[in-house]
Amino acid sequence: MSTITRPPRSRPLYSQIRDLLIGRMVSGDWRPGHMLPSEFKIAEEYGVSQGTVRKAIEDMEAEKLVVRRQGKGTFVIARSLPSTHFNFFRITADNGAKLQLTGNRLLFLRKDPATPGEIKALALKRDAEVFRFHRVRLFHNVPIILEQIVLPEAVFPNFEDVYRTDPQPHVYLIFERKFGVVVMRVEEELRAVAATAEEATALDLALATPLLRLDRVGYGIGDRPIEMRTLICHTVNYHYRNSIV
Amino acid sequence: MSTITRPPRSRPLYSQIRDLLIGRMVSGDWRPGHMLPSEFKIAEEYGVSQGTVRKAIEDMEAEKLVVRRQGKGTFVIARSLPSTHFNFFRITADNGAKLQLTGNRLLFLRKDPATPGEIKALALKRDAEVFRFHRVRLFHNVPIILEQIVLPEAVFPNFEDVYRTDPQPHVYLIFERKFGVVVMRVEEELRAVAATAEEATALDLALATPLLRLDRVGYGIGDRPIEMRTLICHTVNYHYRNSIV
DNA sequence: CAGTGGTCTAGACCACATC
DNA sequence: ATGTGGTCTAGACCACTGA
Repeated sequence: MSTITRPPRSRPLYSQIRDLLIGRMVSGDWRPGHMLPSEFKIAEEYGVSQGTVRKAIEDMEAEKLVVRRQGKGTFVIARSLPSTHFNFFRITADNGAKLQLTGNRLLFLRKDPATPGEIKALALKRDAEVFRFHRVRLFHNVPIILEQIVLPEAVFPNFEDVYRTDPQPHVYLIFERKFGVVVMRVEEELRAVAATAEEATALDLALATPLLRLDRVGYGIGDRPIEMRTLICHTVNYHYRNSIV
Repeated sequence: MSTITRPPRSRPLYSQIRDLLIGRMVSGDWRPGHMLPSEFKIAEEYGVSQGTVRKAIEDMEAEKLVVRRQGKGTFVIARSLPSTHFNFFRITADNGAKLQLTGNRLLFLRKDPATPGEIKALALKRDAEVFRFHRVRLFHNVPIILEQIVLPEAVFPNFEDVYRTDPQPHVYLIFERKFGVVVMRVEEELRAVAATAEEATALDLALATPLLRLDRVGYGIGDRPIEMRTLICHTVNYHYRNSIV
């Protein structure tokens, strides 16, 4: 009755369908924003019932791999769109005012050999190279965040030229538009630190000012590590907000 | 065909069933850990099909209001059990070692009038009272966290006696076991601050040491605010970890 | 063994978006 | 009018749990 390989007892059908659909997203067959075939089309294609496909897609929706819209269709996630754009950005003003990025100073951008820590965290080859750049982010004309980003050349070939051509302040937009890479999940570590000389200079503060240090690793579809970044934040009028369910 | 009020066009049946089931949890009819009737029983009771009840319960499972176990049944969430116990506790050792709470010094515990800020954040009446207590938490015999907790008397009547009788270090266990209150969600704000005299003394540190300050408001079922707490953390060998999807 | 949730199917009809 | 996802039903069978 089904064209899916179904040995006597195997994983649920809907789970196998899910994996097949994800495969077509990972392979680049379906890029961010692409509309999937209808439930009935997919059901016919794989020889299962529409309800089974629905269950597979519901799971993918719960994983935020797709979004469904009644009357329109099911679409591969594009996370850098307005609605989800600030999902990964947790710095907010204490007074609740809308954050306005008024400046974005690039301190440097170069290609470097990866450090041992980067090779480990990003699962790189021993002689891998990375793009490394530091930026100072100003909100309402005040420098608030020193941002240090590390990107594997293997994932973002030619990133330096792409960035210098169009220095988009939101790099996740560049990831999606220029490289078809979607950040699905980030792991972060937060600490309070005393400002070093370099940090104090970049943020125009006194040495040893308490700063919030945020170390992030970002992962793409299939849990592939994609990015490391460190944020050094001045949290006198701003804070990091988090919601745990 | 259905005993649910169903005007020409209303909210989906499964959503109404969901609300009715939640109502029985909020009212205390079904307490944490209680086993729900089977899908067929509920379906019969409300005059809908089993698939509709399944959809309602699947939604509640996604909201983490219940857990389902094949062959056993569906149970009202008890979040303070080992599996979910550390869901709301995000402080971890840098070296990944298992955290060992080796001390828990109660600095004070008293009943107080609520401050205006507390009245607002906890949605209290103007003359409401709160229990207020400070504790120092030691990991591996080193004071790491100064914890300041505020609980509304209206939600936790007689909390002081309960706590002094059995000073459980994990207050969320007390919430569930003694008051039938479950923390469903917390909202947190994180900042880097310089140690005040009081904080430096409590944590045995130099004045102005950079510390991680965490302000939390906890919410129960139905988004009722339940708890405010502030953590002042020494993050030299520890950090706050977060995962964003 | 009986009772629970988990999978899968088939089909009817509704609501929304677009042309 | 057509095509999409959303709701609801009915029924068969599987897998796990515990007495």
